[in-house]
Amino acid sequence: MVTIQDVAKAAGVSPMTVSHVINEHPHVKTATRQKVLVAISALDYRVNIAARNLRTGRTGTIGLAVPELDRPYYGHLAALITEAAAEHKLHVVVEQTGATRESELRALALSRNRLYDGLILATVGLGAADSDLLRVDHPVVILGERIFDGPVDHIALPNVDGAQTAVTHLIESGCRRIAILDAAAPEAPHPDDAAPGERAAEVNVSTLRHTGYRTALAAAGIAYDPALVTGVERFTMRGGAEAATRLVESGVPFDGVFCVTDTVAMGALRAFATLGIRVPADVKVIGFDDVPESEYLVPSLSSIAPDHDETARTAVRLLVDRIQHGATGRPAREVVSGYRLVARETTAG
Amino acid sequence: MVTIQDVAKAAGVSPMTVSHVINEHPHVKTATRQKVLVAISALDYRVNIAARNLRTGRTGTIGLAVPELDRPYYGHLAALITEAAAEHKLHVVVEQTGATRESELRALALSRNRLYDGLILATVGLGAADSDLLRVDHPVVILGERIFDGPVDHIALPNVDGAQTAVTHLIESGCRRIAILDAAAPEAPHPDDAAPGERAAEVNVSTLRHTGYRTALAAAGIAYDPALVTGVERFTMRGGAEAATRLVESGVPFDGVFCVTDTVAMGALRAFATLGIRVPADVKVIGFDDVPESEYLVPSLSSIAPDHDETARTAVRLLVDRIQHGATGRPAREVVSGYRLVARETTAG
DNA sequence: TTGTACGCGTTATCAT
DNA sequence: ATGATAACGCGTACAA
Repeated sequence: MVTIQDVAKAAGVSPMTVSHVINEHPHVKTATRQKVLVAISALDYRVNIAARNLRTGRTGTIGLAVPELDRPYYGHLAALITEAAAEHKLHVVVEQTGATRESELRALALSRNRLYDGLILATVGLGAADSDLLRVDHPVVILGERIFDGPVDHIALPNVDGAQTAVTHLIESGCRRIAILDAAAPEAPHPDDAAPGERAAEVNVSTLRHTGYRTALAAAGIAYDPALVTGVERFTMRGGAEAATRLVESGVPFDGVFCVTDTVAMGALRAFATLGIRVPADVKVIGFDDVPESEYLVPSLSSIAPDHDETARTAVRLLVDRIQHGATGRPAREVVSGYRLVARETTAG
Repeated sequence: MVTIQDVAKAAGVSPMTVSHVINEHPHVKTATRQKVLVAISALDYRVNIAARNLRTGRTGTIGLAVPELDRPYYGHLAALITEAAAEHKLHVVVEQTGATRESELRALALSRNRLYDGLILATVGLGAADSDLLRVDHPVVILGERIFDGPVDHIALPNVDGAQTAVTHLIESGCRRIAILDAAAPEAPHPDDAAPGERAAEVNVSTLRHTGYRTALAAAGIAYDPALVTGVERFTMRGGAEAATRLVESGVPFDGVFCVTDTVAMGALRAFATLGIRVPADVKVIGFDDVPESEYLVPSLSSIAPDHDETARTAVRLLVDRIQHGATGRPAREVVSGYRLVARETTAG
């Protein structure tokens, strides 16, 4: 391996001068710089990043940990964050955690994080109960559901409001018996029914969106019917298709479905097509996330579109701030990203 | 920052002993190990990965560079490679290159690569003309189109054969006027029309699949009609929708479409739906890649399914081999992954 | 079984 | 404008 010393020797200068050239420090005579550059390319020298990182304590790289890379939502997010980070001259590398609480905590605690100036953790498994575990001493921004009063910076999706808007849209489109496809067990309690202590442990994407669902029904004077709640094993297309099939086979009449994510909705749409249920004629469907695919489905999928672009930019901005001003100085901030309803064919009149 | 020395002091041992404990070396008395472990957790010590990497010259991590993370194909690939690498106890981090030849070369040459024991580069922009640039001294495996006699290990997709199989399937399904949606300019020449020298520079996913298309037509005695060739600006859903729309508006009659990727096909399906063209009744459609979404579309998309799982495993295996036995020792190997035709609703009788 | 000494390749500090 | 020296934190060889 060719080192900076080899280059220095070849160019007849000191390693320090080579370093100056590499890092584009101003005070190097042009002639010297040339000599060094020639030596560098002659020897095909590459800086050793590990050594540089060790010395500087910085890497210029931030990590993005997502539960699963093969879900459109996270792929889209990764692309946007990569762009946003580039504006701060930061590299992004993405890791897959695996969608369990344990694996997310592992990602958080991993010593690998030393290789990143900061970490953006997209989480599905973590809840308010994990607050203590989130107390880490390096810059971290959590992206996901709402963890109130968490110890780290946090960007929440507009889960409750968004879900409420989605379901209200179904109601305004004429639906009265609205099913919901969301996380299977444990049965999500309505906040009003649970003690504060219990509730805390239950806060996740699914329960929050479930809350929005109930709120919308209540506001419209529609009774909540547990028979319309169908559990989805995993938030995948397959999970959505299976849940939708179970819903239909249960025989419970329904004229609208709110799906906890667009990916689940894609599965549900497929199942309805297979079962001969027409969308939107027989049943209207709406999802959440507005992944790029939704616009191109047939029928195109109505959805709640969080402002992904703003979310990505904010996440990077918060992280950069922590990187520059210390991970533990200021109190944690929480931001809820904006959203809008995107009405498409699956909820058309 | 708490170092290994701090731990040693706290535990009343030498840094060496702490190191042994961390790396689970056998010859440490249980009592000593306990003391050390207590000190580690008391001080919340984490090893400094940068220092370890510098010292060992290994990172236990491989990089995966993909053109765009928000395309289902690459998300899926990333997930599979992450799994395959885990079996070799290797971590995977994913980077987005940006889908241009320059950015892919940059990813290849990047000094960041020193942080990886090896790199898997999924490429779309590189061609045989870049052979020289691919001569790098660290372990690399290229994933993508076929670059004959390249200097690095290389896993090719079954582009020509797969495309031929797809188009033959359309023909057997009754299609006679089969359009193709593939890369826009430059006009892809049929191999027979081009001098060998020219051809070399033109080898990419699109031209290879185009070749398979022409081969299938020729085998069936169907004349090649340039009017049926429609250029796609980018291999995205939008690109597919726009190209399909142009095709329809051109007025050229057609009864089948071969799309260069499933993502392009998704866009085309959407455009046909908007234009009132029924699939498969009026037009049959087939894609390439068999992304997870294809199975769930309405109508579900027929496709050529490369053996993604095997591809991922092979890529990792080749890379691990290079890591263990040197990047430049043996000659480069080329593997073409297997595939199968998946006939679904878009080509149903 | 544990400790000492040193090197990995780079950059910061300070001096020249 | 350039260079000498000393870290950065860890792991390995070897000694004790």
